[in-house]
Amino acid sequence: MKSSKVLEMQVSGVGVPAGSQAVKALLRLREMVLAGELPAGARIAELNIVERLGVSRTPIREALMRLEQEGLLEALPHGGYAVRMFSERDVNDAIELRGTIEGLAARLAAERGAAPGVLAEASDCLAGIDDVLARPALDDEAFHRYVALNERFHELLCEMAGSPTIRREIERVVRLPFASPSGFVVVQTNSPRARDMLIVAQDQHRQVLDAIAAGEGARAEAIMREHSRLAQRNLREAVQSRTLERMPGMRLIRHPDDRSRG
Amino acid sequence: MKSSKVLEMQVSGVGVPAGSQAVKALLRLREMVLAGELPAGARIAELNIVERLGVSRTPIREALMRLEQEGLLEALPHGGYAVRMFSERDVNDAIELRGTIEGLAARLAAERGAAPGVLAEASDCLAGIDDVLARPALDDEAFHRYVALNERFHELLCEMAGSPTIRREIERVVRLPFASPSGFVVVQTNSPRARDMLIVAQDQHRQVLDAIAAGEGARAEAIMREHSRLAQRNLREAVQSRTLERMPGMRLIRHPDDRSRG
DNA sequence: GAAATCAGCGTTGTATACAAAGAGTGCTGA
DNA sequence: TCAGCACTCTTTGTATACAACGCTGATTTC
Repeated sequence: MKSSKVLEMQVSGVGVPAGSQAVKALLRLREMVLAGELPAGARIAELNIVERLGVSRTPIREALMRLEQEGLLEALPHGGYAVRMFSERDVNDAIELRGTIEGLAARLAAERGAAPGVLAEASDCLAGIDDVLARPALDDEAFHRYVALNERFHELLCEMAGSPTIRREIERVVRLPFASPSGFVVVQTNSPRARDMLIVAQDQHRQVLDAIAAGEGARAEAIMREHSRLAQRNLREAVQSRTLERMPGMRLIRHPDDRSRG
Repeated sequence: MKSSKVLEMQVSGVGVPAGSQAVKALLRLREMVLAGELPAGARIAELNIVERLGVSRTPIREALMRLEQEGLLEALPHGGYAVRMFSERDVNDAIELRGTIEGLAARLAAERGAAPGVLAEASDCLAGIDDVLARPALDDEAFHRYVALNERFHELLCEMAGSPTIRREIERVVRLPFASPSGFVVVQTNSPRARDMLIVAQDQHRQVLDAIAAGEGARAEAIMREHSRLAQRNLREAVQSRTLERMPGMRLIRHPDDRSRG
């Protein structure tokens, strides 16, 4: 119980409302899992978490359940949860799934017509990304900005479909950090081809927006699918070069050579 | 607390293990929501459920959370849950989403190759459906059999993709009763065109299996998408003819003419 | 008369005590 | 020495008491 006060301070530190204990627990636990603080594949003891977070079991159990729904944890046969591990293929499939649903959203947006306001904001997003990419050097701040704009653009895309159901499901899929639209851009910050990849991605952004505006559903869908394959390529590269360790959540991906942690 | 014993008997009645209180509560609550026992759109009071189910608040809160994740309930801004209501468009989108993900599964199955055992079982399924459809009259028992075989076939389809991620997500989407593969076949039992619809559906089943076996990914995907549009057509018809009332969960669909229950 | 505030109540959120189930360990008997 | 059983300890599941918050309604003040 020694560190409970400290952790409380960390969580409710600045800015974030951090509402209930359950939300605190959810955020902190997710963070811990993604940071690899909890050994991947190992069972999670509730009392252990109680000690670490200084919150009682009730909200912790709630958080554990939510993380299981998110797919970060798996429920064990006789109660309890364990940190889930992902094969490269799992991650690949998750990205493929995201691309497919985003493709659906883009097609629906094109077929049904998107709200002008959302289209305009998406356009602004792309202009912002252009700004970032126009800089000669892509420092950390530029990447951070890129990630934010990129995620916003993808959000706007699924908003364009005007379907809460689809929006909801995309949000689910994206919650797995490596399936998120900018899951792997960070990896290759210092790679010489990094900027080129982003240029290609940005071109796809432009084309899909164009397709949606023109009502070209099939084209919009195809572009979003292909767009997600950029992430798949980055994934493969990242796994091979073992640059995963730096990213949040990447310790959950089992490297093919690893024999341990199975 | 007067009826707790009775309900306990009902739930753990025959056959079902019904494991924990939480599982009981989940099953009973889902049933209640789908049956329309809880007024659609209304807030759910935990203590009310405690009285009805004879289970304490803890497992009930757990069940409520799970149902919210399933999409049957919505979380209210200041705590608590309400029974969610669906527009015809919501349902339509949910079916479209299912078709899309099933299409993805079928494509992956075709591209990666499906396990022979699963293919064989799927084939058996189709033979079983043929048997059902060969009967001149489609009575209730035949429909029940059709539904079971149909659901099994769809399960096998997403198993063929060999991707736990995709399997998981399909199971999610399908949990909304009207988005399930056989969500609307029941509706039209007595319609003269009922059997014809099933014939068409069965042909699509055959073709998609053929496509998968032949490694024709694009074809398999297209068929599954079109397959889901049968359900969309049935949905439209059912909403128009107001035959929804009989099906579980259909009271959650807001009829366009209804001004109440908003 | 209207609006605002305060009090009471009902509801959800949290902590904790208790129950039950599993796993591990040590003891006993063959 | 090994197998089996029982016991204990750990861990999760459940119930319940308590706290905090929002809402409603009534009363008071302007």
